[in-house]
Amino acid sequence: MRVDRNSVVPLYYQIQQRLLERINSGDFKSGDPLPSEMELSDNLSISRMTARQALKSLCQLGVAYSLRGKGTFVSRNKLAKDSRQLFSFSEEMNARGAKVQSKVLLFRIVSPDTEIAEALHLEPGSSVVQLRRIRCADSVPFCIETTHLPERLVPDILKTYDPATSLYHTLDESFSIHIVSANEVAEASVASGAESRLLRIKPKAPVFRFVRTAFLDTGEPAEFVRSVYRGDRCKVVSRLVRPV
Amino acid sequence: MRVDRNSVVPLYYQIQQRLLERINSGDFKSGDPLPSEMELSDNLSISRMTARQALKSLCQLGVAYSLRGKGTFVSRNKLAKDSRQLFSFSEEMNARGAKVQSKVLLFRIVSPDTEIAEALHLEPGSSVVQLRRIRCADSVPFCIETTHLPERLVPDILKTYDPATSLYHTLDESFSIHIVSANEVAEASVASGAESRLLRIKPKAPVFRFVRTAFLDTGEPAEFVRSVYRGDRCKVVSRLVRPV
DNA sequence: AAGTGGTCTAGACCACTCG
DNA sequence: GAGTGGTCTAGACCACTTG
Repeated sequence: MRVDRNSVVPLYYQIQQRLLERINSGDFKSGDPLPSEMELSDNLSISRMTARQALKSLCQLGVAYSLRGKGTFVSRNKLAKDSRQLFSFSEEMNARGAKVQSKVLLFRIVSPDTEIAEALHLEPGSSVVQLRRIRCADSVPFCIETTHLPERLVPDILKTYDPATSLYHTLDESFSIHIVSANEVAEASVASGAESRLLRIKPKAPVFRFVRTAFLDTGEPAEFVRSVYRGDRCKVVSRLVRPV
Repeated sequence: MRVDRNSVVPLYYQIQQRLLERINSGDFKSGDPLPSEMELSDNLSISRMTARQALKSLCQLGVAYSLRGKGTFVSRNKLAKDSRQLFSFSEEMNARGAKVQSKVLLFRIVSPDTEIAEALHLEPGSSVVQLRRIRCADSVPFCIETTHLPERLVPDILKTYDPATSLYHTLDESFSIHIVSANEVAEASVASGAESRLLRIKPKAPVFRFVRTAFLDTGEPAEFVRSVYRGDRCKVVSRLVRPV
């Protein structure tokens, strides 16, 4: 391992990156000790504080942990990275290498119910575009997703959008609608008869019900989604931080 | 502001705590600049690196943020924006004004199963303290919670801790164990016969199953919890952020 | 006793912001 | 130009773990 002292990249960051590469390449495995502070500072001819900063930064990323008197070790949890981020179903499944198929059940303009109208801050009388799909990954049904968009944000979407493709991609590209955040509420429930048929599970099998409101960078609500996920195919992973 | 140089409490931690108190008391408000590194080091007669460590620790907690050339400021959102917050059951219910009661089912030292041993990075042969409780809010049972702590972190806890009280509070006060983050996986499921009796719900009623591993600021895992929450009394609220 | 990380010092140079 | 945080050095003492 070497560092470039003429680089504008900070030394501690170079070391962090080298160690990350070696962890990802399997050079260091889960539970393995990383080089100690002294080892790094001797081998790389840097001060101990700089070596220490590199190792601490790995701890803050959740990639490693330190034990006084023992050393610094590679974490066994690789999960740490996917602290909950906002992905669409297509994006999430593509990232896992699964092939996404969608069966469109509804794609139409409707009057919103009061929960939707409130969540999307709609004027009385406004309409929404409603899109209900069964989402499958590798031919296995995962969820029934019903999304609602204020009609004024997506004029003519019924004519221009192919509802079997990624909605978020189309919103980005065709409508310049860039969703940046969302609030989501999950409930534990059981499948109704109709849901169980669509998801090919038993009636009263466990499911998650999600209600999500998604926002633009202006804070304006732009999407309201209700979805039902099979409980046997889906887990909700969260990264929690302790408030002070 | 003063520091106690004879205390066993680290200087940077004393300063962090004093600043936290002043933030919570409204002495520093959202967006206000905190004392600069030089200001702290001059006023308290400490080195700049120690002052810096105190301020950085506040940034890591999400309470403050630093801007090069400008200063260190109190965060506008005290809530960590992109994550849910980590609360113990007692804290969460007290915050809602509910009265917490706990019925202790188990409080003992056991050998961990392999999932626990791996999650807590335990040496072979190490023991854990196991605490299983039914947690009630206003006399209504909410969940069955089984927590595991490495025995070496909490010596004599069986003698010193009243298991009907807040565990996190005791970890903080009696053992200087400061939990700062956690990974959590939630599943949708249905109650077993035994669970339904303890939670006073019907068998096969919907429940959440949580598995949580909690960490110290060193990245060291310190707690492993399995819990079952009534589906009719509990929702999981998340704030999601779209990656860039 | 040797090695580890945790804390602390007293300096240094840099890039950045602002008046 | 004065003040800020970002990085870095070369020491130091400590508590802890392991052989």
